[in-house]
Amino acid sequence: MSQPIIVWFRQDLRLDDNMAVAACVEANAPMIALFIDDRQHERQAGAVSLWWRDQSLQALADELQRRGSQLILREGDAASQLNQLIDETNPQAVFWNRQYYAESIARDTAIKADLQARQINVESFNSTLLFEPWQIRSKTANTPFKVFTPFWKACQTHGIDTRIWDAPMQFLAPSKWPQSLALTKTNLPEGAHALDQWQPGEAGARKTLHRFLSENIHGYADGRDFPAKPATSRLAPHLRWGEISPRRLFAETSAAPVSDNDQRKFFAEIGWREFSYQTLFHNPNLKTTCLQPKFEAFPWREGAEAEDDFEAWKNGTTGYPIVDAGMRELRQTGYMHNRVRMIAASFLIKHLLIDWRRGEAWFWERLADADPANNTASWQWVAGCGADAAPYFRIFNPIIQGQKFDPEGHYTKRYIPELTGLSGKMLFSPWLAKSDLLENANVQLGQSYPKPIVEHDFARNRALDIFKALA
DNA sequence: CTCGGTTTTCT
DNA sequence: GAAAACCGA
Repeated sequence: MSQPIIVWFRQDLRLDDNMAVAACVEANAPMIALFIDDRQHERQAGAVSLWWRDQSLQALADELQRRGSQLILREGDAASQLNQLIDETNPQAVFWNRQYYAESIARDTAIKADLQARQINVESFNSTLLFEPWQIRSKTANTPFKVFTPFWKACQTHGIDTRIWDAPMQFLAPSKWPQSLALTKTNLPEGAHALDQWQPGEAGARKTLHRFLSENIHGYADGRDFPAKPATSRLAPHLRWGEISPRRLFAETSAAPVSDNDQRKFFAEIGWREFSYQTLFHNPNLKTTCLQPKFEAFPWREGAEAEDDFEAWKNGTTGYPIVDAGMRELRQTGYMHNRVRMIAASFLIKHLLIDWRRGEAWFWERLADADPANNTASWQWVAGCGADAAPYFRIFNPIIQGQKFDPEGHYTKRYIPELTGLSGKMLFSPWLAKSDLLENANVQLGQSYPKPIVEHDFARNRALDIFKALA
């Protein structure tokens, strides 16, 4: 029997359309599937994302077992763990799929050099993105794009590969299996009690895609903005851990009976993911440093009052129902509807003038789909300091946004049941409602539901002044 | 004058 | 994206 190949899984927790796995199968070698919980060289995933990862690893382990194989789990510094496994199994090669943030790149580069020096064949692949982050460049300046639309156009001109590689139903096993740690289960953080709606893992990801393509994608272009509608793909957490490939999303969506408009909009969202990854790749400090340097001088609010506001934001007690509904959805479900993410993020940054990095950190902790590229790039986008960012005068009005995108109030009331009795536009500005209306609705402002922590008009003008002074 | 919708302006 | 400015009925 030939020597085994170690396939090192990281954020590609799937078998189908996994290029590292494909290379191992093509080499006709026994596969040793390895996952290392390396907490030193990657941004440690947040609490909810870790819960997801553990479920996903379990699903991967089960699937491997069904196919005559196993998942080997190790913990600690990746280089030393890999070396140890190499000593134990004498592999002919080590394969993995590339990651794109600085810590991982540095780690992987060092490992690659070390193994090559020891005559061990090492290969890395792209199984995460449609294009490598260095691949798409502007024709004229030969630089990475800083604006989404021309970037995405260039991607499409380049041509998107939609060939899918399907994994075999049986894998070759090594003559002797190395030891593996037991899979652990991360406990959910407090309040996150409604995550049973999800099915982490490759099978769950495929189910989610198929449900989306057979039902919810119809009307996606407009429907995706309405949080009460089941009109979004809900694929983000599956993509985060690589349970499904973007190539597959493209291939299957192209083959589905979907209107051009809906398809274009959905593909553009995948495009934003590509854009975020290339932005992160070219700006390794994206999490800590504003892409536009002048924002580093921003006078973010600090001190006791700002801390109270930050707590109210996290708890969903700002007194703005659409913001609070989103923040409560996040805490309870590990998810927040995209439109509401923008409203809630804008509120923290522009109404409360609290540093976007603190919002980014909270989303990172609580989102099941918290992604090192998407989360960071999107927060910079809302703050106005990112790539192709929202202009500073684009300040969401949380009252109008609620009225416009949750007109029936179904979404808002799902997470703020204490406002169930309010109907119509008043739901989004209960402090403006007549007292008998509030009484009938059984709402005691300041008790059953908070008064707004900041007045919209005041906050808007304050933000405009500061952002203008910065520019 | 006033109500509604549309256009412009805001880096 | 929102508010102010504008405009026709």
